[in-house]
Formats: sequence, structure tokens, C-alpha cells
Amino acid sequence: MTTNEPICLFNTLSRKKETFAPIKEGQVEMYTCGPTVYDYAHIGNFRAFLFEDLLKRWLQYKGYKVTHVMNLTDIDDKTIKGSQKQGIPLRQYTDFYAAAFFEDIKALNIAPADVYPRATDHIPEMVQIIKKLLSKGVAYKGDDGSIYFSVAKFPDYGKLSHLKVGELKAGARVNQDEYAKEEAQDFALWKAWTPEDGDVYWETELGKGRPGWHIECSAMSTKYLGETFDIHCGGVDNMFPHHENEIAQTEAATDKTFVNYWMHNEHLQVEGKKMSKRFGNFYTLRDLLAKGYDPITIRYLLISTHYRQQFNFTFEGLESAKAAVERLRNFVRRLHEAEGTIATEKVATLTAKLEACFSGSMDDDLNVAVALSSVFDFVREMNALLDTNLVSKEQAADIGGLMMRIDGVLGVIGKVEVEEALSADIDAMVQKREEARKAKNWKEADAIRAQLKAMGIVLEDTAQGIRWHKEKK
RNA sequence: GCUGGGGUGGCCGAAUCGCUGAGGCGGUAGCCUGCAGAGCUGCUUUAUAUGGGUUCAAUUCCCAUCCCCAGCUCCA
Repeated sequence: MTTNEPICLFNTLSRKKETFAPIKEGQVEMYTCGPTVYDYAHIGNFRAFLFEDLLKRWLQYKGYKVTHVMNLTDIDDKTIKGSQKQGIPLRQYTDFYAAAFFEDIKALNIAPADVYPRATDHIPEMVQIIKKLLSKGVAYKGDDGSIYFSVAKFPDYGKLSHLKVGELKAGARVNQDEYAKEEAQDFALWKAWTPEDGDVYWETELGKGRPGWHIECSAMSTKYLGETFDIHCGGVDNMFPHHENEIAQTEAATDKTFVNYWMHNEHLQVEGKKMSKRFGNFYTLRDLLAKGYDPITIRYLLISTHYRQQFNFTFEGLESAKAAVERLRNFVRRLHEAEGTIATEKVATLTAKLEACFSGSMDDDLNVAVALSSVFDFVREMNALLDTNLVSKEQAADIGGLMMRIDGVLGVIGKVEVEEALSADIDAMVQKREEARKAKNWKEADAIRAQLKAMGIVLEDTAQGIRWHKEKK
């Protein structure tokens, strides 16, 4: 299954598509910025996680063994405020949203990461890096007791975001109270305790306080993946300052290249506007599920647009995605039910074309749109052959296997219901309808069919006899 | 203000300096069917924001204009 064709990925560092070459042959180590567990994640968050899932699945399809680390940010202003508001310990508060997050990604068929390190479980590792930065003179203790990274001491600062330090809009959103920093662009590695933090603090060699935001990713990624690893992903908003700062503090500490390939996904809009609570177009996954949408439909919609393209989420798009997924499932269902005896050579041609086109498109920086078009082309042409009984049962089984392999990347078809287990009473209804049909008692036949439909059983009369399948909600 | 991305048919969304620009969804007509569903076929589809320029040839390159979006210190 492994092909030798290289994968091209767009690297934010170079702003170019580059041929991907992992550090260790046949293995990929990737780190993706996970959620801050202070609330339910929204569909914009999931676009990022779905992009990363697609990337990982594609690497695996290509035969790489992927080690995937996704952090959970459980210590920052928002989690502290949230837990204080509810009057419960920080850990209890973040545990709740972490659990919700795991439920959500399961619903979206996102393959789990190998490790989900939490910031609060890695304070000693962070302290170690900060100590090293202090000893190297690239970090300093401010008047407020906090420890800051001195951006001026890291000449490469800005290489990821392509922002020049001197051109940053000084003071735009910088806390005016932060006089403790030597330079406005310096960022906190360790935040000294303040009364607002309440009982959230760690007594460390750095003093009483809590870690800055960026340091957790440096500490946890290098702990689980090493000082240099292959891929680091996140949303575009993380590019600056978060990832830029990660690079600065990590590379300053290790004197090694931190990450070879940086990949960032674009944001989504909802109905043409930035998603925000103010516009009333802010949706968590749960909001959409409550409206009755299948999470897999949402998955399909969110992966079907290229990850570096801004994506406009609409409910019309969701309906469209639902129909597209249904088309794929219908096709796979047909394959299961195929009873043909004639093997056609054309099948092999179409199959080869599909594999080559799908693979080639995905290799090109995950060009899903073209990859999907090759799948739909294949489905249409195969359906035509199935219509005329030019596919043998064995061929259909092979194609079914291929579709499952492809779905190992897309993750939208899943297990398609085949008619195996009909409960006795439902079976009796189907039989009854058949008798009514044979007697040309259409009225009764249609009534039973409607009744079954209401129970989620869809009947189909075909030339080969009656078929049924469960309707996917 | 600075930096970056983008404007393709009813909607979503590919691709490319030239073989009359994929695919999905929707609508519609036909085939099939008792009907429906699924599927197939045709049509919708002489769709590349606007105006210039370069070129044998541009949707693709350049310039200008209009519009949308993003980043500019803790929001995926």
C-alpha cells in the first residue's frame, strides 16, 4: 500500500510547498496545538483538529508510523477565571471540558493522538527550560517577579510569521500595565503570582506563580518528540505570537532547529461573517448536533475545503455535505449487495485510475477537493457498470476494500449497514408488504413502507429483489 | 497604517498561459420503477469581480480599481 511518491506539504517557514522528508525514515512525529479546556470547542476549533486528523491519516495511508502529540491547555486566564466563577478547583473544571472535548472528537471520527499532555502536569519540565534560558541570558526576571523572554536576544525572531519585530504595532493590544518588561514585544515565560490567581500557583525555583502560555508547548513537545521533530500544526492565529514564541524559546534553549515543517490552517467564517457570539453565528459542535446534524456530515463539510483556504460554513453547505456522504454510502451498500457474475476488465482500469488520482491529489499538500472528485468519478462510472451487471461479486468485494482504505483517510463512510439482522417483527412487516405488492395492493404496500421509514428502515425494490437499510440519522 | 489570503455557474468548490473550466449539492427532463428510493443520461453550465496591459494564446502573468477576509502579543 505504501507508495514511493513523495508528499508535498506547504511549510509556513518557507511559504512554499516542500517535499516532505521525515527525520527518521518511515516515521513522523507531529505536535498539534490542542484546545484550551475552558469551554466547549467550536466548529472553528474542529476545523483545525480535522485538518490535522486528515494529515495524520494521509501520512499513515502512505505507510508512515505517526506519533501524534496534542496538548491540552488547562492553565491560563480563561481556565482560572472559569474555575473561580464556578467555585471549583481548576483541575475539576478543566477535567469537565477535557472530557467534553474527547466526546466531540470521537463523534467527529478524529483518530486519537498518542499522548494528550496537560500543561499542569508538566510544570517541572517548563521550569527546566526557563532555567536554561535564564542561565543563557536570553530570559530575565522583571520587577514584578515574572520571567520574560528577551526577543532582542533571538535574531531569528519573526522567521515564521514573517513579521519584523520593529514593525509590530506597538502597544496595540499590549497590556499597558506591563511595565515590568524591558521591551514591549518580550513575552512571559513565567508569571509571578497575583491575587487574581487565587489558589492557582506553583512554588518553584522560579518563585511562586504559573507558566506563561507558550512554554507548555515547548516543554511538552520536546519531552515527547525530542528537541527536533517533523511537523507542528495549528490554526493561523497561533502562528503569531504563539508559534513564533515557541520557536524562540525552544531554539534558544536547545540551539537546534525546533520543527522542520510548520503547517497552519485558515479560519472559517459562518454565513460569510467572522464567527462570533455577537453575530449570533457562533456554533459549538454540540449546537449543531442539537439541531439534528450527523457529526460525520460536519466532518465531511469541514475537510472538503482545502485547509489553507478560508472556509465559509453555511447550513446550505451542511445539507450538501449530507447528500454527498449519502451518495458514498449508497455506493458502498451497492457493492455489498452486488451479486454479479461477469468480471469486467474496465473495473481494473477504473480502480487504478482512482488510486493514482486520489493519491496524487492528497500528496499535493492534501488537495482533498480533487481527491474527492476522483472518488466521485469512480463512483459514477462504477455505478454505471453495476447497473448493467458488469461487476462480479468478487470484484465488488475488492472495490469495497479499496473504498474502506480510502475511507481510512476520509473517515466519512464508516461501516455501512447491510441487511443482516432484521428483528422478527420487522421482517414480518417486510414480508407482509411483499405479499401486498404481489397482490398489487399498492395502498397497503406503501403504507407499510411509510411505517418502516418512520422506524428508520428504508426499503428499496430492485430488479434483484427487495433491499433495505437503516437510515443514518 | 503595515503585512498576507481571496473574489470561478443557483450554492459549495478544483484546475490550468493553449487539448472549448473537475467534482459535489440543488433544480429540471428522460431511462428504470406499480409508485418511491437508489442509479444512469441530458439540460441548468458560451461561470473565471471590473478596466487596462504583456502574449500567437490569460481565468491563469503584470498594473489599476472595487469588494471580502485575516494577522499585527495569549482567539483554531
